[in-house]
Amino acid sequence: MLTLTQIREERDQIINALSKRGLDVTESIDKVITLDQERRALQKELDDTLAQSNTLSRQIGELMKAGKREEAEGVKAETSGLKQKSSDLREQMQGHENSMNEILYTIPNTPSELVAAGKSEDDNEVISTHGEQIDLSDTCMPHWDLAKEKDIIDFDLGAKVTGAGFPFYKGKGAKLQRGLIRYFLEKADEAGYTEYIPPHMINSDSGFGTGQLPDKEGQMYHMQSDDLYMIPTAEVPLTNIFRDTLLNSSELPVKICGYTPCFRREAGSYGKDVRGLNRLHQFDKVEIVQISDPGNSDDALDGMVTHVKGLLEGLELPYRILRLCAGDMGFTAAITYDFEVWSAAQGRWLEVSSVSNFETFQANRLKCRYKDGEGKNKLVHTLNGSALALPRIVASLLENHQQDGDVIIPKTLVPFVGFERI
RNA sequence: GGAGGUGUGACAGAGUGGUCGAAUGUACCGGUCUUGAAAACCGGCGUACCGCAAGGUACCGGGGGUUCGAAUCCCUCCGCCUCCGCCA
Repeated sequence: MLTLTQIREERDQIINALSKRGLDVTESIDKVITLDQERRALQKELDDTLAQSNTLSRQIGELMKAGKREEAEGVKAETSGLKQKSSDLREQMQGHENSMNEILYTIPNTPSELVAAGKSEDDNEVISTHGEQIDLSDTCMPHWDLAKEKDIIDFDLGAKVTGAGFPFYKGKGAKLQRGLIRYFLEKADEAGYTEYIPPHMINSDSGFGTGQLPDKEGQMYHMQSDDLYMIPTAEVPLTNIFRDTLLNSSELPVKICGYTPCFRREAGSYGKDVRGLNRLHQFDKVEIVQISDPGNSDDALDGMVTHVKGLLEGLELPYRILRLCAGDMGFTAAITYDFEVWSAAQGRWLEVSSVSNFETFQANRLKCRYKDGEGKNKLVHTLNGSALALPRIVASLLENHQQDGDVIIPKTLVPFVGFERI
């Protein structure tokens, strides 16, 4: 969330920046500013009250030591009013803080300068397009048909055992998954990302830290009896490693990665969007995460974009890069680049990666800071990106690399999967 | 899951209900000394909030309570350790 310092010092810029998301936060921001002012006044009063009672307590201690019991009792009487007063003030202050936070949780991150104003995906900017996007819808099979024919993914079996959106991968299908994961992890390793295998469930503090809670509670699977959530992305456990930490500037940038299955309820989705591998409740993904010095986070973001490009080029898939408009970005992002691959049979683009800089928005919630050159503690910038999400990659591989009824595995991938065609 | 123990600053480790934000040691930073380094010595060395500042307030795993006053007593939750049970 935005810091109070930002809100106090950059009121107009914030209101202006958020208007790009199509939001008018003037009222919220001003309410926060008022509450903050009142809170500070309350705190001053509370601190003074506590200071008084501390002084009196010290006096009582001295009097007791000196054996002047009766005088001590007299002073004790003076403190009774202070006690009530300070607990009242504390309560009021707490009330102000709660109201302030409630508002702050509803204010998304401010889009960075590069980000265009806009309301929906129609306003996203296409930055670049790579490879040939050929519409093969007449000549090649959609991935769900091909997967069935080749017997490598079983959607019906998944529906029987678990439910829709939980497919089984079998034989070469399973090997393809495993190979892709390895390919992505090895590439991340080469790029200097340290691999983690994180827990697949997280507690609510972690959900809050990266911004899934309270905003997107309904999107996560919740284990009620233990109050744990299935991770919707490895971003959550990986970034929360740095919750409540103070890093040395020499430790930055932190570059880590991890493969995990991801679980999403996707409530409300239907139709062609959920056909085949297009949208699943459980899918595999390799995620890359960076914790960066604020001065270097633009470069870090570029580095991540370049990394993802390399992955897609290795797979010989047609893709394009979008810079999301303000209104289409996630709640916590300041800037986001989406990668989409071409689905030749469906004749449409499928999102396979989202690379974002959150600047200090997550760091503020996470309380992740670093010591700068002058020894001051400042919030870090956090970034993450998919590198990559598997299902739509598989869909695109199956559709784009069809040849004489078979699927040709791209050269780069062959050593990882162990075969050349399906 | 049951029984017992334990949780203090970057780390190690004291701490009697009253001047403890916390001894001491190590690490770290600055200085003196040295041709340089080491050693030795001197000084500094937590975080957050309020305040122009002086200074004030809060924080000793989390939350709550007792008390004029809690790191210290009580309750509760969490983590860790030991033993038992169960188990891939």
